[in-house]
Amino acid sequence: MIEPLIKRLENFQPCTLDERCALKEILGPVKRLQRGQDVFRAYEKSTEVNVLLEGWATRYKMTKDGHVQTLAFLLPGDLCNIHVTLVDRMDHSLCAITPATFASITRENIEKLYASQPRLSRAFFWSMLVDESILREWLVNIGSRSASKRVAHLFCELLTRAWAAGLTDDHSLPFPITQQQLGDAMGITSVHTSRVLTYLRNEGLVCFHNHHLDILDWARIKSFAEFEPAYLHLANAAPAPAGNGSLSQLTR
Amino acid sequence: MIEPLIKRLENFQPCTLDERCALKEILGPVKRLQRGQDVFRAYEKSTEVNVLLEGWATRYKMTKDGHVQTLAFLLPGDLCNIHVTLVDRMDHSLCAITPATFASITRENIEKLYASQPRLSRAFFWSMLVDESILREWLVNIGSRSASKRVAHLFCELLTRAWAAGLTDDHSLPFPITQQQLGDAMGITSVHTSRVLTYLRNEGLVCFHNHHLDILDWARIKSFAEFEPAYLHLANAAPAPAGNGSLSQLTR
DNA sequence: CGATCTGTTGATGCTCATCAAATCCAGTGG
DNA sequence: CCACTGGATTTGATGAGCATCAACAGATCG
Repeated sequence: MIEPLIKRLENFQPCTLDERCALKEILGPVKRLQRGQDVFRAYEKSTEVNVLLEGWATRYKMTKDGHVQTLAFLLPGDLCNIHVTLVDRMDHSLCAITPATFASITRENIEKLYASQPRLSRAFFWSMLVDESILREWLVNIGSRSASKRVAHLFCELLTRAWAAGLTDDHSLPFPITQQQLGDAMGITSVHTSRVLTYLRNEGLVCFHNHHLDILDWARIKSFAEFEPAYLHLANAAPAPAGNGSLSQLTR
Repeated sequence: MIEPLIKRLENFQPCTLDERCALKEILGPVKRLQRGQDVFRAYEKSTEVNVLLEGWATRYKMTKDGHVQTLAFLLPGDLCNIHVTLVDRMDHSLCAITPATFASITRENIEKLYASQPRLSRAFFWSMLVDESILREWLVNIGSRSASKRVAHLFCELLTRAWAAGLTDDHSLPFPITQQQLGDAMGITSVHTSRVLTYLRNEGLVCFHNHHLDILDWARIKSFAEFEPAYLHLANAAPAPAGNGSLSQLTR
């Protein structure tokens, strides 16, 4: 049941059997959330660490005028808020965008883990660094690329991460994100998102069918979006998707 | 000489005498850089941790077409790259934008510190979390605010941080950032940056004189920019600037 | 089977980019 | 001290990209 987390951490280093047990022990009860429910909200006291096990989630902030800015999309295995041990209040919110399950780890158990499992601590720390690195790339994306390139770049990132998370092994991935949510993440309106997607479809780069996104031309969308996956720090990742992709195309 | 770093860490928790000594011991030789020189570059092997002691620096990424996206402005006391211990290559660059001095800490010494000084480790960890939090707010800024509000928001952030870093105790701060660099950070051109600054001046919100930025109306620029300093996590910070500001205005 | 959420398309206007030229300013050297 | 130089800033004119408003078409679901 904690496989997604282990799979995630193993992008940094392999987990020993002992470490798997340690993780299993500290993992608290599993929460099930509906689509649209918040896991935690900005300004709330932070309590425990959450781990996304199934489904998708978004990290977001809301401005006073009600505008939502999405800060990250979370896939199974992602840690939602390792911050908890050091910061007393959340500065952002987290929302399930599909039916999702989360495991929680209490502060005490996290502290125990830090004390007794140095290798796992490093893996958690690494996960935080990757989150930060992704944030930096999103800033580049929104700050300096056109809307269509932004969206294409996000698609490249999501495919690469979905693949690392074991959600897919080809160029298709489940895609539960609405155009409104996509716009909130890319800093554009849902209307313009629709036009951008039409453009990407007409260009033969992607297509959509029953809530899946298909990347039709991996090489071309990568170069169109200037996607360089180094920032995902997935060095220890496994073989490439089948089809027209290759390992070097995906991870270099 | 390491006072800026201590001042920075004390925004999280006070440093004991023992901890000050520990810091002093591990701090390596001081580097002096000219304006425009890089401290480290993207794709380079990461070697040691750098701490900015004097001057200003920018964290940035460059896209293939040569466009620069600034990811952060660093003030004295800021840690440049705590990442180093876990990531083998940098995914971004760091550049001095004034003559600046940096101290370096070797990987081994950082590891030693983590092992022997749990409280300092937490402070370093906290510093990383704040960097990440600032990145999130920048994403909101660029993704969902107009150019003039973006710039105003940045000014609010810089004043608050400059004050926490002990660079000023009123509503003025040294301002070595060119309009080009400001534009690179805000995702706008230098031409438009110039127009935005003219607007903010005409509105009576700010003024510039001999490389200093004066915030003329703190309450109004704060509300104009929707600035909410909670994300800087400066809870343990000291009294407010003099003039028309008050603690609650600055830190709430 | 209406109700509601999501996606598509068109018309119009604002924000900001782009190109270009002029001005200002700090430094440098005669 | 003044002329020169290269960077930084300002201003104007024009156009591209995206927002906004509005209407409609499909989905999805109780």
